[in-house]
Amino acid sequence: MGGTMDGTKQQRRGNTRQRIQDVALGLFAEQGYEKTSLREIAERLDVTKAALYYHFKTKEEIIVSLFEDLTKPIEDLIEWGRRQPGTLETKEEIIRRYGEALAGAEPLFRFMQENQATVRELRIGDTFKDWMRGLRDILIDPDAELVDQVRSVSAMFTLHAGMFVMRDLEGDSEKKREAVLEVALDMIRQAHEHARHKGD
Amino acid sequence: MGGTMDGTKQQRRGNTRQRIQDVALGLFAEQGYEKTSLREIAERLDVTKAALYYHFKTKEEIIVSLFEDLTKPIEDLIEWGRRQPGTLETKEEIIRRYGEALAGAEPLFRFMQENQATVRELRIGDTFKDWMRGLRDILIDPDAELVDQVRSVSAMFTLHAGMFVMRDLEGDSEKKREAVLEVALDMIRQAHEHARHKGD
Amino acid sequence: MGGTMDGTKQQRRGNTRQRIQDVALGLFAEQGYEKTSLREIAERLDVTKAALYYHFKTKEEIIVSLFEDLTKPIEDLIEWGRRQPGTLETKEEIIRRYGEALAGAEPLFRFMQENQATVRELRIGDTFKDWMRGLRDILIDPDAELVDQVRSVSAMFTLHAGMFVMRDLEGDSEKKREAVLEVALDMIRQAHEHARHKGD
Amino acid sequence: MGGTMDGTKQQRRGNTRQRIQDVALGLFAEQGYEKTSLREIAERLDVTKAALYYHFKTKEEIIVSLFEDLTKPIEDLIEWGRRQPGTLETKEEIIRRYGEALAGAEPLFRFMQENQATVRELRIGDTFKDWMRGLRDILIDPDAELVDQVRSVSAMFTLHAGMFVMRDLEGDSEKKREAVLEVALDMIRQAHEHARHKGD
DNA sequence: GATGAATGAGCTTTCATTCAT
DNA sequence: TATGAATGAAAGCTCATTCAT
Repeated sequence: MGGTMDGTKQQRRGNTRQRIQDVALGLFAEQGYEKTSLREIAERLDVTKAALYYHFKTKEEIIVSLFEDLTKPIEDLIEWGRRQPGTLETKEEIIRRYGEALAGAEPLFRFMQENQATVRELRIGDTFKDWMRGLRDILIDPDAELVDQVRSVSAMFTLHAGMFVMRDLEGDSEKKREAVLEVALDMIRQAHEHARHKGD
Repeated sequence: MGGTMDGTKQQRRGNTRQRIQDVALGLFAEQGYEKTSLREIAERLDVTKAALYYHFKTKEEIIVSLFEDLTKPIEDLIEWGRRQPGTLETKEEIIRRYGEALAGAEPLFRFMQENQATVRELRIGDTFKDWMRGLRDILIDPDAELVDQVRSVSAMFTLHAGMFVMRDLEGDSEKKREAVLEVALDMIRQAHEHARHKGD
Repeated sequence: MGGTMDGTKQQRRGNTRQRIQDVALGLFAEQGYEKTSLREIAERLDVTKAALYYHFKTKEEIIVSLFEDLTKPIEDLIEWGRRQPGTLETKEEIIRRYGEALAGAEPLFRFMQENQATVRELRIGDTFKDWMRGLRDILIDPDAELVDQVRSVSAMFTLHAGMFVMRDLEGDSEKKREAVLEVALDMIRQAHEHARHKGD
Repeated sequence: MGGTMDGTKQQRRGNTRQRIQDVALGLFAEQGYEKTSLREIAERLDVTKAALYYHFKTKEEIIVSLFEDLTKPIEDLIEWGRRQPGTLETKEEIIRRYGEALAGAEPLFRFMQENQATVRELRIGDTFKDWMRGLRDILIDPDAELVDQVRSVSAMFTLHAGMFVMRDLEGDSEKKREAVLEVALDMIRQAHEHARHKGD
């Protein structure tokens, strides 16, 4: 037994916390937050429920921790965006990087998308709203036509939609990603274009 | 008006089923399906839980019944759409009427949007997916460029997004509705336009 | 109207009551008393639960009424037996007629056999015990050897067992009945025989 | 005994599962399965209902576990019987040991006898039937007269009856047991004897 | 004779959480 | 680091019963 060749036991040490997060996120995304019980998570990890409580104070903390670990890119993005000038280039970059951020933590965002009612009641609910507002404020010219404001918001949502709905659109997954990005960029450009003319 | 203020008791008789649906939908939309207990619904109606079970066999049946009662317009729309030629006019009409249908049963659709994980597990989950596919098939030219397919789907989603997110965009609510519709129509037109040129 | 025989009205009256009894007994025997709900009975009759309450004051009353309607033969038998001399002929006749009585109301006795725990708590529980004791006292000579007392009781039980277990013994049903009776009679004869010798 | 008055609390640890089984069996046998609620069991043990669920997944599992723990002797007996020659000695031994097995787990068998309707619906229902058939097949000569087949089955039932009904036959309990066994053995001998003569 | 609507009590089961070890 | 044992609260649901109509 000693300790040679890593044996499952050895390797696990120290990353149980991570494993909990992984399994939990998988289940949350698949079945929803409320329908996923701690018993289920524990069983899948082959530990006891009590073990989860060693690593996380509450069930909510598990999802919050995932949130905190996985959403840094988005926070950074907003931070960055705020300091840039309101040019088209900035907006395009925001869209591009937001798309990447979404793709980089797909399960979490799928979870958030499909459990909005739950997320809203959670501690993270407000954070989420703050993002959306932050991004919106960067993308939107406050004195733009209403239609163009909608267009900007819709560009963001196109990226969201892209993650889920496009799944049952046939075609190469990478190409679809590009197409989605293309459409979103296009919308942001249209919105920007109009605003310029108006400003002339 | 006959009986003036009518006294709550009198009016209740005979429409309890409806009242249950109303209250339930309100709570489901507000807090989510799982977080809303039958006790809560019953309390708000000042009846016992058992009374709910006189009118509905299960909790799920309550939401299913709402679904069945409120989604006829959408089903009709798809039915109608299928029989029309794939012209731009058809597509525009679909978008317009879909927007109306969403607006006409806002709480239900908000519920569905925000409880997707739940809805998916419910009996109605598949119906919902079938819609989306039905609409998509009507709006999309199967041999259109991927980008334009995305554009069509995104037009639909713009309408969805319109219901919820725009809420914290400032401005007159009627005008916002129009703006959302405008954007959605615009997208569908662009998608259609490209397809035409390609066909030339 | 008056009272001529049968006018539809007349016939119906007391007919629903009967139908309830029939259906109830069928279900009680099949699934047990507790597992059979009034809803189920009502549904099978295509009436409402409330209708059952027009005919019977409680659920228990349904089973009690069946009991009262179907067990007269047994009560008569005991009554009769008590007044006879303790001869072998009397005992044989008791066994014979008891067998017939069981066969004549099979579902009820099957119900009682398979729901003893329930029956015991019901109002009829004691009546049932009283029978058994009544029959026993007729069949048993109080100063007989213990072994022969057992034999007598066992003769009775052979008849009971005959109703249920023999079901999966192959063979013509009528012949099986005869065989069971034969065995029971044989036992009672043996018991009686010994007692006689002892008495010599 | 070591710790004097032992304090209820101390002793409990580690054997809760057993205590649940004991109390449950007692109540099931006394009042029937359906009429015994988990609340009642829990209260009598001075634990919460949830504690029961820590030890057993469902109410049914409690009775099933009892069944599994207490019926090994019977299964062994059948196993053994199947491998013996169909001599009278074998049959006598079966009767003798079956009687012992019944006596060794009286409450369980009383429960099964008095809750047949319930047991039939439970997971264990079939097992029970299989026994009866197994024993029957060992005791019965397939080409024996019907009357003797009945006699064999009835011998088994005499043992069953012995457990319950004899209770209100007066006399020393040990002597009654012997008498019951005697009668059962006698029946099996008669059945065997006839078969032999027929075979001559 | 029967229904429609409702109730009160209770049931089995599940859940997040705690804590001594 | 974890487990074993347990809890308190609540959930969805069913049942026998009632009563005005």
